[in-house]
Amino acid sequence: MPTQLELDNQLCFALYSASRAMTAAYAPLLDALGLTYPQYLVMLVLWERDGERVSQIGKRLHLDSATLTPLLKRLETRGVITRRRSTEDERVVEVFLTAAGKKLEKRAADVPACIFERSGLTVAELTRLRTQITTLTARLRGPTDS
Amino acid sequence: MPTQLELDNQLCFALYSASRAMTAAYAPLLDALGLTYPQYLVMLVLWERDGERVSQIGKRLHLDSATLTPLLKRLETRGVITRRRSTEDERVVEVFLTAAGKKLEKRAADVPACIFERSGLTVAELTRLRTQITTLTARLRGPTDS
DNA sequence: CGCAAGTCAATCGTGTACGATTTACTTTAT
DNA sequence: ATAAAGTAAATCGTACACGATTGACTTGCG
Repeated sequence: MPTQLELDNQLCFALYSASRAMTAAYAPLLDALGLTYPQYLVMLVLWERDGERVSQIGKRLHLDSATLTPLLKRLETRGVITRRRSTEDERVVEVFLTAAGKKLEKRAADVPACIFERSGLTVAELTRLRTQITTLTARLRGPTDS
Repeated sequence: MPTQLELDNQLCFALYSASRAMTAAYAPLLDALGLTYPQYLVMLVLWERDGERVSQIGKRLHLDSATLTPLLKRLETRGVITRRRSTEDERVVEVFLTAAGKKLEKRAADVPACIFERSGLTVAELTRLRTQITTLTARLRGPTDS
């Protein structure tokens, strides 16, 4: 059992570094689309299903309204989404893609492949690594988490 | 080659989620030590080698002074480090552990093992996963990076 | 020697993250 | 029917990240 406090032995540091390196790799590509990395993640959710509630987007990305509300306001200012309070339940805010937001999906289509090239992984390796990381994430969050 | 824009197929999202889940898992343990997660990483660097310059800490963690300067000031306020301008080179600021900062190392010793338990990984699996993630990180940063 | 180029930390501005609280609305249980 | 409990988003405060600039100091080159 590894109990050492050495930086390079720590899985947590490897993940932290990898996540920031990934964000940095995406940054120039997303910049061309006028998106930050977390904004891109929100767009991914909306491209899968338009009109999602703030809370649903939050569940998908594990982010709360304190993060999402200002982020969504910036996306609205950019003109790629609109926010509308539901008439059935006035507590809920639904988020919709604009025409510009829908158009952006095509331009974003080759972004992941571009990063994949740089990763030097085979498809099988990538899939395996992604699965392992996802399993780890679930374990870290604990059994109480959905 | 995976070109889909689906959230769950994206390695980037898996890494982003895992990194945040890891930070969340550490948070309660580090809170008992009065540290945030990035502050803990800085302490790891200093526990390995005391008196490191700001730029060296930055190289180790891939963080720049815009992030480190305020973080180090907070650690100084907490009383676990001191910052001293080098007399040989007045541009350089060296960071030293206080007695309290050195004492903290013992209390931090069992933190990684605590997380390791929760990960459900064997030591071999953890090592392999960490290596794969580190390799990926290096590739993402590109060949120009040290 | 003397100044241009380089280096190092600090600062500024913007954009996440997240715990905690607030406000508005809805549902539930009397 | 209504007060209590619950839920959804917004807000507030603190702490990263990072691009870009600034200011102080050092080095190197003519």
